[in-house]
Amino acid sequence: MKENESAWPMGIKKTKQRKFVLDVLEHAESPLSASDIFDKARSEDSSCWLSTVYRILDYFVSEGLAVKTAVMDSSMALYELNRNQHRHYAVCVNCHKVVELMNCPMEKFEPEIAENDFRIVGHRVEMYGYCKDCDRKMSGIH
Amino acid sequence: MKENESAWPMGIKKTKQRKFVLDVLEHAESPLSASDIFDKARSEDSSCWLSTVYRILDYFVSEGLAVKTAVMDSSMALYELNRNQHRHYAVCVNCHKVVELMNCPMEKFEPEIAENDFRIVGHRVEMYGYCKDCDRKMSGIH
DNA sequence: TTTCTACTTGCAAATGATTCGCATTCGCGT
DNA sequence: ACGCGAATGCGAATCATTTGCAAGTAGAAA
Repeated sequence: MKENESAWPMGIKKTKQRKFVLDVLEHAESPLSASDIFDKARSEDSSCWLSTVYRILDYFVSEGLAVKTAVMDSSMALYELNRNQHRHYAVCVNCHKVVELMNCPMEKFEPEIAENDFRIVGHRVEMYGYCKDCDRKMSGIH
Repeated sequence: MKENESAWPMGIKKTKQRKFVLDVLEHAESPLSASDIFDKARSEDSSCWLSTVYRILDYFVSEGLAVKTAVMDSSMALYELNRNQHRHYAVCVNCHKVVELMNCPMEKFEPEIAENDFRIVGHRVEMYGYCKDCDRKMSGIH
C-alpha cells in the first residue's frame, strides 16, 4: 500500500536519489536549498552526494518539475516543486523564515516597460518584512 | 566648473575609490555587479581592487546610499544607487539585459499572507521574458 | 532473464563570487 | 605638519556550485 505516493513523472528515469529528492520536495513546506536536501539525506538512510543533489535539482528544473526560487539576502538558491500554480513568498528579514503569500499582485497589473515590446513570460515577487514572532520579539525589546 | 557633480553625501569619508564607485553608479543605466565596476576601473586610470569594490558597495548599502538587487538567474549580486524611489526590472531570459519597469504592481495590492501579522517593509518584483531584440531574433529563427 | 549501452552517480578537484586578514596607506581633525 | 582611526591593496580563505571521469545502474532490446 504505497499507492498514496504520487505517480512517478513520465519521461524521468527513476533512481533512488531522484526518488528521494522528489519526495523531500513534495513534503517541503517552503523552498529548500540543495544542502537542505543533502542534510536530510545524511540524517536518513538515503545517501546521496551533494553534487548529485545539484544535478538532480537542475534536471528537475529543466524538465519543469521544479522551480528555482532564489530568495534575496540568501546566498543559496532555493528549489521547490513546480506546482503549476503561482506562488510568492514573504521573507522575514530577521529570522529568514519564508511564508506563503496567498494572492498575487500581478493579477490585475498592466506593466509599462521602458523598452517597448518586452514579451513577459513570468514574474517573481517577494515581500520582505518581519514575521509575527520576530515582530513581537522586537517590540518587546524596545 | 565641476559643480554639476552631485554633492558628496555627508558622513561618508571621501576617498578616491569611493568617489569612483559612486560616480559609476550615478551614471549607470541599470544595476551593476561588483566586477562590472572593477572592470570599469581597470579600463580607466582609476585603479581599485575588487575586494575594495565589494567593501565600498557593502558600505554604501549599509549607509542607504545603494541597494543590492540580485537578479534571478544571475550568479552575481547587482548594485544600484538608492534613488529613494521604487524601481523594478524586467530581465531578458535570453541575453540577460535588464530593462526598467515604469510602474509598480504593488501600488494597488493588498497582500494576504499565510501567517497573519507579517509586517511588510518592502518588496521585490522582477518580470522575466524576452526583450525586443531577442524576441525578434527568435521569431526570425523559427 | 541476460545483455548492452546510455544515462547517473560517487567522488574529488576546479571554478567563480564574495569575504577576510593584515600590513600599509590615506583622510581629516587638531 | 602630526597622529590616529578608518580604508585600501593584496593574497589567501571560504562558500556555493559546477565539472570531469571512472564506476554503477536503469531499462530497452534481445
